[in-house]
Amino acid sequence: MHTILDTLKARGLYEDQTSPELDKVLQQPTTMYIGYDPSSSSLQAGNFVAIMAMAHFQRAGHRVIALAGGATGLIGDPSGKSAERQLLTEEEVRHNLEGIKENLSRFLDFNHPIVPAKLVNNYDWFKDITFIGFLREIGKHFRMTQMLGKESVRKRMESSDDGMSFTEFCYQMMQAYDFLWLHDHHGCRLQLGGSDQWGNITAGTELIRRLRGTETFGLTIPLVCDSQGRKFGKSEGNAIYLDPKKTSYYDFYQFFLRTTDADAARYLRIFTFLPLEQIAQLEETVKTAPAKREAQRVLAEEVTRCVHGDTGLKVAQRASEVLFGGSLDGLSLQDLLGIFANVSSAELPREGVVGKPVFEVAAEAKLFASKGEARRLVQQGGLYINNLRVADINRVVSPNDLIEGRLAVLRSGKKSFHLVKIAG
RNA sequence: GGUGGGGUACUCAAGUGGUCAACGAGGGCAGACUGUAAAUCUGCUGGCUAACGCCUCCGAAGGUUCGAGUCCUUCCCCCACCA
Repeated sequence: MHTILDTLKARGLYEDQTSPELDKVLQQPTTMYIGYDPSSSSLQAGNFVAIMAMAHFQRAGHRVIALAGGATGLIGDPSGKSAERQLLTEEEVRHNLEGIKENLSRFLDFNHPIVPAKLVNNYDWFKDITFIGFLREIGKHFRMTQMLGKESVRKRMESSDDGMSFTEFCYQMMQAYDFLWLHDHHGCRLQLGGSDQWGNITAGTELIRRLRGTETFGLTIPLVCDSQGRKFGKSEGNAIYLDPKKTSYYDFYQFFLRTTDADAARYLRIFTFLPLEQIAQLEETVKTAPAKREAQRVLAEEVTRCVHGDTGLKVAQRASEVLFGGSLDGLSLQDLLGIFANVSSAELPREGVVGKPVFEVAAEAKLFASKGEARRLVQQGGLYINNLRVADINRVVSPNDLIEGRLAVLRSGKKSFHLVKIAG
């Protein structure tokens, strides 16, 4: 019988499972959960894989629970980290949870008539636990050899010039307890996670087996990398966020549009709900007409629409057309402001712009960390004002450069845009 | 608590008295070529400067010296072994 696992496998959303029994279990509606780390106020493209997997589960009629790690976020998961993590304050975590809630609501149906998604915060059940209580009831069931054997622990111990604090070492117990709690209170039988979560997940299934005698399952999804083997979800050194305040519609759309040929079809399977047949066709076009970049276009369109809705997509597409169309002539201030609605911008007083060298204005507008950096870029021919290259280091901003006297569009390199607005 | 090893720029990593703003690699940024792709090639990658140059910098604070990343003292942190 066809189960959700087949879907995940076919789409590249499957890495491993704890037991073959899971296939049978998933023939019935099952409750599963996945945890999110509140170390940032917005989920990133990297979390996207897990979100998609979860959405597929809900679509297949399973009950899904998103667990926000309000408590575990205060401790820090060592998995996949080479160095001790910076601890977040309680306020930071609380603030970040709000953002994550917002992100998730775009993918999961919290109002589904039969299987509404749930969002829980593990702080709710950890906050009243005492140290002694936890050690007696939970800690007792953990064996040192197993805990030390976890890859996340071993790696850090072996790298021998770093080590690991007791706090992080305890993380696996907390995640195991989460699973136990959800098992007891929500009948949760499956935990999904990235492949780096394997150790934490099995800690949970072990704990539940010992304490409750029931079998629960773990399922991992692959860590998605680009064809270069780099971790997916970074653009120009910055993470791609789902929150439009952190990553603009335009940048978000562009990130996917710039996908390399080798990754396009794979990403379509992972990040969209398009039927596999259609993706196969698109994959064909990558080979037959690569210059059209149709697969990339569809990918960017689908993902942007899913995350930012039709309006976000429109803004991103319009901006892309204009910005890669060459001249900005004939565009009104209104047009530009609309297009660049959430492209980074800076407001400067008129006297700080007109008559000043362009590179200085760019630095002043915080486009660069320092004047030297801005200067360097000009010397290398990488700075543009209103899509015209700044050829001379002494090139100043003239009144004519200001669109309707109010706005200049600066660009570094091919694709990074910034606005300078005249204040007042 | 004891003994030994270690803390250098975004990361890894050279350097053990001047020639060190600090070798090298990776990453990042920019340019050329292209299809807003990949690969390749080139340049840049502490701050200020058109430039000469000036200033700040090698865990922290002191000290020795004409001169310290490099030597000494104290302190902080990490690792390993022992207790």
